[in-house]
Amino acid sequence: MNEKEKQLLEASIDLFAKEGFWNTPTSRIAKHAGVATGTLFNYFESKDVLIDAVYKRLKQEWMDHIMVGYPQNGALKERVEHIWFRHIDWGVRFPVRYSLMTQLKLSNLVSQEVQQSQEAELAFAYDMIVQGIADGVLIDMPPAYLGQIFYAQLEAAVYYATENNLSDMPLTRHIAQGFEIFWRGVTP
Amino acid sequence: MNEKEKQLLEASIDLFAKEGFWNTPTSRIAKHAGVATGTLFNYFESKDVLIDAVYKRLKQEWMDHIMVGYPQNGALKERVEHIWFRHIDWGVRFPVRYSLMTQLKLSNLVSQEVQQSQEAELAFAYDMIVQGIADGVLIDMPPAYLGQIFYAQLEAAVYYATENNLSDMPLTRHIAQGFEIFWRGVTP
Amino acid sequence: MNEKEKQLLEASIDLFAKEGFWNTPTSRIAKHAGVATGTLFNYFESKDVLIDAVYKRLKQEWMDHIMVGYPQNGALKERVEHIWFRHIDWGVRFPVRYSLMTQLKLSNLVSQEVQQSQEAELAFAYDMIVQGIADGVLIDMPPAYLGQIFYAQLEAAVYYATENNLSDMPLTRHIAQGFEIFWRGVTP
Amino acid sequence: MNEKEKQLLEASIDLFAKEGFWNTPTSRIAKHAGVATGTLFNYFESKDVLIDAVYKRLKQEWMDHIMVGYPQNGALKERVEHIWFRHIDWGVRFPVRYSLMTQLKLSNLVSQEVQQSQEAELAFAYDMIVQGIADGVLIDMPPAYLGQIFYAQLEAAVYYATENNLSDMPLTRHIAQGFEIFWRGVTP
DNA sequence: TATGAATGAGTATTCATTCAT
DNA sequence: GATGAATGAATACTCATTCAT
Repeated sequence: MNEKEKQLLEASIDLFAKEGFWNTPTSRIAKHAGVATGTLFNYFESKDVLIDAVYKRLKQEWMDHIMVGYPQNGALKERVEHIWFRHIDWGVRFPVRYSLMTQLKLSNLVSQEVQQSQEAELAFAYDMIVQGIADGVLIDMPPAYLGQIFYAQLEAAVYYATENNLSDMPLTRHIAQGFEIFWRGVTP
Repeated sequence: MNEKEKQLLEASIDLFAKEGFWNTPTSRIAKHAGVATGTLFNYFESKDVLIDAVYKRLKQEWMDHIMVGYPQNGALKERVEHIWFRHIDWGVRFPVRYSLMTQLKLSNLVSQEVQQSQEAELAFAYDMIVQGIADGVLIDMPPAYLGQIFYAQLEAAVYYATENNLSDMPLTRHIAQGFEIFWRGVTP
Repeated sequence: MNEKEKQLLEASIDLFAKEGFWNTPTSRIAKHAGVATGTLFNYFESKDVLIDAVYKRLKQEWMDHIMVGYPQNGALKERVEHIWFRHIDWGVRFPVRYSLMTQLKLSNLVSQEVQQSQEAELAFAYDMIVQGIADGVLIDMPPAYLGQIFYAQLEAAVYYATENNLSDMPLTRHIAQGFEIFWRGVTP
Repeated sequence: MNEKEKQLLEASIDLFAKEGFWNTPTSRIAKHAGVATGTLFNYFESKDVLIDAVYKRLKQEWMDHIMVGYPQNGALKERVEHIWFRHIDWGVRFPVRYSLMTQLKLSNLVSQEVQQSQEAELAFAYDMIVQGIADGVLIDMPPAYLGQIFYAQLEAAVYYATENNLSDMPLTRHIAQGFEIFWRGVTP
């Protein structure tokens, strides 16, 4: 990726998070990135496309962070626990990016197209759940719903941790307890 | 409340949900409500104030709906189950209003002032959790976090139900199962 | 004149002076006068007409003040001196009204019609000058110009007195000196 | 100064003079200047700033015109006479600009800031008066008042000349006579 | 006559996007 | 590619005036 393109994305993340999407003119993004206003449109056809790109970048970073050390062949619980931990870790380390990603997901500013392509990358999670149910490790319920619950509890965990500025031991305990609650709920 | 005021709020809900806040000019709201552009500002000082009013109205409707038949003197589980049921019921019956309320809550378009005054009304829920923990009915954890988890799972439940157009029996089962998962997680 | 009409004029003077013509909505004038917005238009066809009326009222008050004790049969110098004194007296006593009248005169907000009708009342001054020149008491110059100079010096005198908050003795001396300068200039 | 900026100022002068400040929308100024509405705001942050700029430009032109051939080392009377002549010359040659500058000065539309910075440039005139009094050439009176009288008589002279469309000889005589009246009044 | 809610044309200002250099 | 001045449609809000009660 071109250096200027990266700068523009970084500037967008910075300003979107600070001021919101609608209070951040493209001209300010360009200036903050150290390029001319026109230059932005050499890299991103429109503001909408830029927003899509920001979303894709954040989602990618998140995915990459989650996948570090993923125990591909571990037991189901192990794998789920890994995602649980890495997700919260990312959310707590990069609260700005995390919050921006969350906003974007709910904002319908991201094009249908990009939204769906990102969801496709989560197919493996869906399969994992299906398998877990088949194996009797997870209770019998719609996999999509279970996924939803999983994600909802993760969000609650990150929100609480960020809001209360947890760190180190309290954070570790919080993560473990949150997972315990989740796991107890979805296993027979 | 004045008839025109109601029309304006209803038009706002309609259009905000359909098009988003930033794609809905006040002029279109007024026209949709069948009044002149200036009239809107006779009732709401500014667009921001209008948004606040929409939020308050939705929150009130939600609260009213939840409180119908609330078993003030029932056991903890009974009370929580009631809220669980009524919340999902509202979300499924009024998906537009539900989604709008959710968006608004996360959007920071609602003034600090209104946001807080609304949160105050939920104090009773917080007290309920604290009591539950003291009584040993709920596991020992930060009440705020438990509240967060509760709400997160409710959102997941509504989202799944709405997305999949559940009704009648499947819906009843879904609600019951969702509550079961939650309850198993947070009780010893 | 109706009581309400008077209140409206008074309110207009008050607010116009404080905020300017363009920053004073008719609705605020009405409220300040203690009547409904619509009532204003029962007395004054439009805002323009109201402004005309304000101007006429101020001009009338000014005229009345000047004419108190006017030495109809005195010598020219005596009569001019009288006007000199009474004008400054009015300007210093009612600075708000004075400043408003001055603004209005230069603003072209007053209709041509009213402007002219007011000037007509000053015909006597013009005649006085003509007579003075004919009698050789005043130097030979266009009477209109001489009138202009007279008024210009009066304005300078009021402006200086108001700006420097003169009172009593200093004011008396200032008035006398100003007149002296004027008189020395226009007499042979 | 940029070409477009000049056009915008010229258009503003034109329209402000013809229609007044409040009857001249920025959009009409832009169109009259042959640029897009947005362009105006590339050069002037707001309408207020534009008005300030118009005032500064007029004041500068006036100053420049007055200072042409100023007899820096001439006698007091000579210097005052020069200003007298050049001021009236400017007023008669550019009646639109003259009237606009006058309106602006009294309108409190010009920012405090600009108003004061312009007055500072007139300090030399004040010093001149003080010196004249000290030397016994001018009568002993408050210098500020004398300055006021000077300016007031100049305004009267320009007003009369413009109103009566004086030119050439009559104008020359008018200027000379006006100065004579002034000078006779303020010298011992 | 008095009222004040309703009206809607009018206005300053913003900002995504273009394009000549 | 890079630039940034120019563009003009879009938008929140105001306020003189009307008119049904």
